[in-house]
Amino acid sequence: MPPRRARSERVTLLDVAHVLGISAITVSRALREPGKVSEPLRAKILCQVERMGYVPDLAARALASRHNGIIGVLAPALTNHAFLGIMSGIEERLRDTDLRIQYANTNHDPDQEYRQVKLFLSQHPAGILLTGLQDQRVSDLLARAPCPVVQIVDINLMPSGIAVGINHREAAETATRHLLACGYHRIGLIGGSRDLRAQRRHEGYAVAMQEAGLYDPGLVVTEHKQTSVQLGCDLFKRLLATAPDVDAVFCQNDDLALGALFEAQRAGLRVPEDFGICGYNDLEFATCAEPRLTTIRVPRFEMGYRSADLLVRAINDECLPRRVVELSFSLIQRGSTRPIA
Amino acid sequence: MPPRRARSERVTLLDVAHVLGISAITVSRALREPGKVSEPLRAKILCQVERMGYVPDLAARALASRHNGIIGVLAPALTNHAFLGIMSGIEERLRDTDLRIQYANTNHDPDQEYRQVKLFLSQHPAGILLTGLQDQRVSDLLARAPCPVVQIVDINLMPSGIAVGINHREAAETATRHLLACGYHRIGLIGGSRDLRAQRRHEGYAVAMQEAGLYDPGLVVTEHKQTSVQLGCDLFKRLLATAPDVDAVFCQNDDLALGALFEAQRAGLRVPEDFGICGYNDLEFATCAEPRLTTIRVPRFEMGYRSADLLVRAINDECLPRRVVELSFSLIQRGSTRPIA
DNA sequence: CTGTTAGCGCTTTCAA
DNA sequence: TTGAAAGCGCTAACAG
Repeated sequence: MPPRRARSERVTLLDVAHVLGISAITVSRALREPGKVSEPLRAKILCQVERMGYVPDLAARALASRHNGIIGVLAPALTNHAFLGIMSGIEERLRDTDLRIQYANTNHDPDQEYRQVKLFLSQHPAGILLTGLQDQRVSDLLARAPCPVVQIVDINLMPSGIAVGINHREAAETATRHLLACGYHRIGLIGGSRDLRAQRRHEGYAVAMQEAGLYDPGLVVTEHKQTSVQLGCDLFKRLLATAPDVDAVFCQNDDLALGALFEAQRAGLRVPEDFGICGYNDLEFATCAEPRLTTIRVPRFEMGYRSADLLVRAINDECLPRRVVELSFSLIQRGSTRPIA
Repeated sequence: MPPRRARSERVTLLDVAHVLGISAITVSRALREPGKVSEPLRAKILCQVERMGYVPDLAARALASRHNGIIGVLAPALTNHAFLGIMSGIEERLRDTDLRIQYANTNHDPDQEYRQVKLFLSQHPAGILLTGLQDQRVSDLLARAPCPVVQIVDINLMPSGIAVGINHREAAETATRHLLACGYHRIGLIGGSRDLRAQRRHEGYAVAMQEAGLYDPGLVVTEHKQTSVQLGCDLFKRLLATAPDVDAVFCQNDDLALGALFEAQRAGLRVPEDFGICGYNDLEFATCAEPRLTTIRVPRFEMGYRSADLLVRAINDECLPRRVVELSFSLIQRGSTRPIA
């Protein structure tokens, strides 16, 4: 690493201690273990700390105590709308703890995932929370991690460590069966990234269609890209070109569904009369689109909250009642699919 | 901080050095300053490092060298779509450097902003990048920060340090003038949070309307909330109730505009014939909505890239040609406003 | 090019 | 309840 600018004078624990004529460790204890310092002394210390603007040095603390009190959260795409709810849940659970959160982005890239996990680990984190694990090297790294690790995963992956899971395959089956029940027959699938959760959704769709004897690979259009409304438009146009008789579509994410909706409108298709659309995730806008989107709701806030909760318990060395918690999804019927006859 | 689980045996620099019968500092140098170690020795070291699975301890490094090589990025809302482009720009610029990125969320809350900045600072970051600074205490803290700090701000705030800025007021004026030029007269404003950038946009709208002699406070509907499509629906309904003769709306963000569009469709208004909508930010979906959204494009990728670039230069102690870089916006005319006669 | 020494600021352990 | 000593793992500064 190249040289960086010098640090300005930092107020240390020792500085505070000297002024008060006591030892550094007592100041340290006053800050971290209030019970172990007499009340009057503690008040004086706190007051002086405030006056001198002392801020603990986390690097030193981490080096000496083996953890820095930070939870590292790793996500494939921080700006994915679906991550918002998870993030809120995590932050809610950690609000009144002494743990702080830091995020890192993997951009769905296994190499970046590996690098970021190493980066977190090399800072002595209190714990690590990750969504969308992809890389085997990372699993190996985490298996030997010196801190607790919690994953948010697809339940079918049989997570080995502590995890909060969703059954994406079953959810996709439910969505597809719903479209069938609405009377649609030529039901397409459009999807983005081929990550594990997306693959499960694809499987669920295929199972339901095969059961109905209606599966046709020509109805599946995917592209390995971050999902977006724009991608939804593109994939929908391709689907329409490939299979002009398609009469409904299951979209692997609500933003794809919104794109499909716009494109259907441009193509002059009436939704839901001529054409049914079912999304996934129940993102914020699903409830106010015109028509409103039928979709699968995944309890994202709860996923975040529960996973953070498991992590906090593991950090505090509590024994966990269950190491894998499965949460359930639900189908939300709205205006983008026909009422069931 | 409560006790946390013990760390498993960590491989240290000294372990590697012992095995090779050399000193720790040489291993350290081989890793950080390749030029200062002979090639054959360096190869041996790197090989051994790999074999033993040595991972540098960032806490120790930070403590000894005064920075940990991490850029802390602070945002008011990581999951805001508008932040995506900025994030991409930052990551692109930092891709081939030895600097890594970590994000934190302030949730538009000055207290959280203050806490997070302190948290970053207490880890000896190489630099700090922040968007949407709100709190005076934070400014004070950063003025004395031991590392470079770059802000992404509104240009009218006359940023004192290093900054990349946008003139939000002028952008909003441009948007409003465009609606006027399209022949709309009763132009409303809907807006979310009252943060500084939002305030500038409000001002720009007011200036343009006053110039035209058409300003009416009854046409302004805002609510201090994170913007969303849903909020766009709500605010639009309120606007329509307050001022039934409104014939266009300038929305402070594209998600609000999308909500307004949906609600206008539900109200049976034809866009753009009966009603004009102009958004802000040119978010991903603006280009594919039906009709496509007229909006203000802000060079978010470039904002991220340039700000990260300034930061890297400052970290390397280069003198900067300009400490404040102003980037320009542009009006993107699409289908949600009438063609200019 | 390589090594020695001396901390960085904090907390652990043990003692008073 | 308070303190002294030792060191966490690494790198800056200076020698050789």
